[in-house]
Amino acid sequence: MKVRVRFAPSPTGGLHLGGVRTVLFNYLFARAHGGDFILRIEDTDQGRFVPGAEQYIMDCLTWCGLEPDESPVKGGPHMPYRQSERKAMYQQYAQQLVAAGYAYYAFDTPEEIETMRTAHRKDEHSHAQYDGNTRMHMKNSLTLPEATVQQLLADKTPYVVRIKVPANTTVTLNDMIRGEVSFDSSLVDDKVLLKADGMPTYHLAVVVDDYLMQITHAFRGEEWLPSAPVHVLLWEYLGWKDQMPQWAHLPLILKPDGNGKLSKRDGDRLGFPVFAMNWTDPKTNEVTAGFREIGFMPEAFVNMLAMLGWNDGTGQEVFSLKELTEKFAIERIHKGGAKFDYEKAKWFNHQHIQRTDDQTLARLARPFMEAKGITADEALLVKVAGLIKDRCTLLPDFYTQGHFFFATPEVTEMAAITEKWNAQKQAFFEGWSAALATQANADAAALEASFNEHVQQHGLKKGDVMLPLRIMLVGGKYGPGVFAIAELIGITETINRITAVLRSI
RNA sequence: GGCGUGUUGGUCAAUCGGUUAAGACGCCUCCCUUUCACGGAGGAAUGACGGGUUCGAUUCCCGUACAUGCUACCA
Repeated sequence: MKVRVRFAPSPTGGLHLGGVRTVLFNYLFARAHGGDFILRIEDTDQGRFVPGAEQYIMDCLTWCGLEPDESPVKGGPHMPYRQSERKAMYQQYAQQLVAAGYAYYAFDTPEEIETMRTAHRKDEHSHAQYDGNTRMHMKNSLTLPEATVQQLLADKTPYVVRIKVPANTTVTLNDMIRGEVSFDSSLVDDKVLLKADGMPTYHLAVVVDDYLMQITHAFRGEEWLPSAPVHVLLWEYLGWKDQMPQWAHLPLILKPDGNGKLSKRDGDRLGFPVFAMNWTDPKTNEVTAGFREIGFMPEAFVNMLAMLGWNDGTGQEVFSLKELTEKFAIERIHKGGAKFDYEKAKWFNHQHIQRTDDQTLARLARPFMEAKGITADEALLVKVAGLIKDRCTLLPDFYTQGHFFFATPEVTEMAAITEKWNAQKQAFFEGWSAALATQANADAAALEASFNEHVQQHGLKKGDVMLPLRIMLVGGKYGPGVFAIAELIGITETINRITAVLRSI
């Protein structure tokens, strides 16, 4: 049977790190087994629907290089891929469950349910939930006479359909990551399957769609494990038990300090992105930072996520997406959650930058240069990228480490020159820059030779004037070799920068 | 509270009963570098606790502790 997996996000906002990792594991598993990766939009909660979120999610997948084989826009053999457009199917199966006695209508108002809960919470050992212990005291088709139920239905009284979870049985599932996990059904509540607005809840929708779309392996976050018995029961009640996908509940990505799931708030608080790409809340216009915009390469981002909960056992940490698809093995996924480490994340990006050719780097860096007002010549940008890549961790570093190749820098460390300035140095720079004007050979070695010669003529030591020269050309105490810089900006610009600084001393 | 899941250095982690318990990030020291980095060489730092099983437990089992997830007509 062909492997089919799916990522099923709800379009409610930014795409979280953990979500991307779930996508990644789905994708890798599909590729490793020659299977299909499906994107399904779980937009069953009309109250939480956010316009633009669906497109945003797809853009994130595109950026990461994790394109689905079937999706709402791409289509596929199981259209539609948006649950809101599949409403009728869920209703049909909900009716089937009711008819078979596996589910029932419930007419309780939210207030009535709340009353039941508060009443039961007082009792130490109560479950305080709508379940086998309480359902017979509520307003539903199990407790009401058939005629009353029919009347209520005919009167269009709002109702939900709930699963009737059996008492005293053990529901077991075999998780690919955790092995056998079992639950006492008496402790599982009668989850709502169909809401009053006619939409299914996740519980019904995930089972129906996984069945209809012939999903063979279902990856999701560990937070879903407690509701897994409901899903297993549904597969059984719908008569599809032998086609139930294999479950894999992924460990959580935790916040760096303390414990708990990593949230958008943690990113804001600690100063790093949590979403794959910038997300703008359409209501408030508030922008939440994304890894793309802060300057991560997609491959580094994906690599970093893969290593959060998985490794190949060899100690190798840097992988291309292609290598990951070749080496990924679900057996090596961890059970425990991993704390997110932003420093390590940046290290991954640095590693990928070093492994990327200069042309590609120039292409990646360009938007960040342009955002700072620098329109760089392509050939020069490629050379600069190669020259400074080892001191770049994030893509914007190509600007901070290389802007002076493209525009005369502001001298921010003038003090480093003036502190030890004297007439001798003044004479040296005046003399050397004048000599440069007639120098034909502009390569770094020739420039340095000329420099050395003049240093001697003026009775100086090279070390006396190297730093001043750097400040003149770069503006600060950083950057690659000074003569390499002089070569790339050219003799004329070198002279100009020296002259400008001499004038301001 | 109940139920589920988890627990090797500060963090990511290897180990599939026998090791001086890898490696990486970060941190510290030194080297290289007439700047800043890269790079190189070192260093500090780990099996939550208590019982078993075993000739031998980080590894298997059971408790305890701690952490975390869930307990919505949200996913």
